[in-house]
Amino acid sequence: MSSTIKDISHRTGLGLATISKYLNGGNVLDQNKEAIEKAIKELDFHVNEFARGLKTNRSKTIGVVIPELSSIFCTSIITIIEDILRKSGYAIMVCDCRTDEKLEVQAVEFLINKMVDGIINMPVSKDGEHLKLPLSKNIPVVLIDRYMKDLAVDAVLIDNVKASQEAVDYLIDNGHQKIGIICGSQGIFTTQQRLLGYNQAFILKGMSPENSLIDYGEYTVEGGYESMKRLLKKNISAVLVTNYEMTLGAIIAINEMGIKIPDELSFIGFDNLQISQIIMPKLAIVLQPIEKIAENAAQIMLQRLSGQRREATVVTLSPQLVPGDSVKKLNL
Amino acid sequence: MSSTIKDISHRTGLGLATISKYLNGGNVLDQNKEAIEKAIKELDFHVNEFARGLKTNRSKTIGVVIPELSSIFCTSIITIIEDILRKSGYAIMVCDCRTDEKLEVQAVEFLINKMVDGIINMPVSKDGEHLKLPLSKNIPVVLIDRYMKDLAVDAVLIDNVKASQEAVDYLIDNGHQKIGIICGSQGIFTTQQRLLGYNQAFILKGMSPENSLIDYGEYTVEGGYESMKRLLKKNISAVLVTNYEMTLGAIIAINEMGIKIPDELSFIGFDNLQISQIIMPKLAIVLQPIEKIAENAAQIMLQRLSGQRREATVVTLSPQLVPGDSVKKLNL
DNA sequence: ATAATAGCATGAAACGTTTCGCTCTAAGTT
DNA sequence: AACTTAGAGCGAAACGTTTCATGCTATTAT
Repeated sequence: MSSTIKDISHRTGLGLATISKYLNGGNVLDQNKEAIEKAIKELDFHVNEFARGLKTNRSKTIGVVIPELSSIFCTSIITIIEDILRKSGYAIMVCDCRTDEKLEVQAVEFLINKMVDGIINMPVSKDGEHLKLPLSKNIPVVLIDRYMKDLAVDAVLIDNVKASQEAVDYLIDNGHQKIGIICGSQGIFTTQQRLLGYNQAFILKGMSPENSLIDYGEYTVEGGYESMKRLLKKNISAVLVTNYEMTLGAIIAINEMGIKIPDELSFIGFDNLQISQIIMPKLAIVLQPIEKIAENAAQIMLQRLSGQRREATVVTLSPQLVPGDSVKKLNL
Repeated sequence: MSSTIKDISHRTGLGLATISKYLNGGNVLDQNKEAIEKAIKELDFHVNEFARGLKTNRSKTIGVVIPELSSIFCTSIITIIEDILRKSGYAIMVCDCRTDEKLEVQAVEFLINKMVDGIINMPVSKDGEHLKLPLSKNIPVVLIDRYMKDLAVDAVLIDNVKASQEAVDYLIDNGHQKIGIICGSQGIFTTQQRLLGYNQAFILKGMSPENSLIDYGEYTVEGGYESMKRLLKKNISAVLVTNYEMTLGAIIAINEMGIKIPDELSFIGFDNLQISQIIMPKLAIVLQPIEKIAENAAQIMLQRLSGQRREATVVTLSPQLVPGDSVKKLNL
């Protein structure tokens, strides 16, 4: 059917090994190089990746396991990762595990059966049990966004403590004291970090955070919606929402209740600049450096695959607070 | 390193062919079946997909080529497709071509080099030139959302004419006459269809559409933003925006200009229910049947791959108009 | 002039499956 | 009792690469 290296060999009169050397960038005489290139064009030859993989044990494919494909934070990162990896000849296989630990295990197994060379993972699992398998097979793993401290694995994180601390600082500086926070599920790494920043901001200003103003929910629109409704019963003048989907949910709740931002409630959201423009008034937003996260993850993976890296690296990036018109300056 | 079919053969005393038959669901005596299963567990055997692919010429992988991974319409569809295909052992490789025809060609070539068994594509190209290659190699192609009439290819579409026609009908029934429409780029299939529905609605009511109220832009936030700004200079009482990203952009423009929906402008958006809730007032939305689109595409692909289908099928699904509070009833 | 070396080219073996054609056994048919 | 058939197992060849060990030629060093 389709032509093989043997056909090229016959047509050019060169040996199999020479063709292979050419294909893999080895040294071949200029005149032979031309002959090979000519034959490849004429025969419309393409390397059979099955045969190559069988010998080399490399698929040039990276598995990506994320909690939700419907999360803009995830897809934005994936787009950039794909871009970078494709330039080096790698394809990506994306598996969405629906924020379910069991599906996450399955996704990793599935990808390994599909012979991926590496795995980039924004983990759902807290213990990283699902990563034992790839690690035991020496398949490189790069974590994004969440870190497992027991595992010697590369990771790209944002400074979540700083992220929320700066946001709360900003609110306090504008005269707010009763500041609510909407967190993700307890036990998740980012939740803990972002809450830590919240507490720290108060403490460093000599104030003390109120536990009753801390609300937990799932990192979903519904989670944010319900948390916001609960918090609105408390006496708060401002709220920090620590995830993009939750920000959407919180806004829905606020709109439903007919509450005016920033006059009745000051608001700081998370993760997506677009939404901060579409909502009137423009929302203040904690912005994660999505491009950098993706670039780092992709580069680290490429380095691992080429055997350049030895020790596990953890890169921590800084978020940025983008002010908007959603925070009211209170008279002190 | 990892164990092979030969190891299983040695340990069980059975022949290679028998193990292979077992792995592929053939008939094997119960007692041998047990022996094989035991050996597989003990040796932690996994089929080497390179070797299998080399013989069978199947990767159990489907390529998905879409214009934008950042488009919710695309990712929603992909999530569901992935779900369905994974259950049949297929992985998907997603390539985002950034709404660029050249990148689309490259993506298709790339995926074919990666030995995908089939391609699901939401095309950017108008002529379908990029699909010649897979079709010449008998690699099945399923189109989503846009159709190329010269190509005998399966496709899953929504009735775009009906989509916009119903929306315009609704506006007219509420007393609107000066109705603007924000379309995608000219020459794109969906653009033409949605515009056709717009025109048809007027004509069927014995009115005539005004060309000056028709605006074209790219299917992006910026495109919607700019189109909206242009249209706001015209004397319109209502607007229909024909894509989700453009809906976002249009809303940004409207918010910036301080225009009140629905008092100063009635609005119907497209594609995403969530956004219709988050924006006050709740937007009326033309909703595409995303689940059905994805399910149909995945099923058709599976049928093709199992050789069940012969003739190209085109499935057309119906959209749904979800009313909100963004359309004002004018006194007639 | 001889030896050493560098630069390319080469054939064969190996990677781990699937599948073809065949054999053997046991059950069913006349 | 003789013959057919169905069910199950088997070995070997084949899929299309890469790579190892080796060979050949021409250049450089002595």
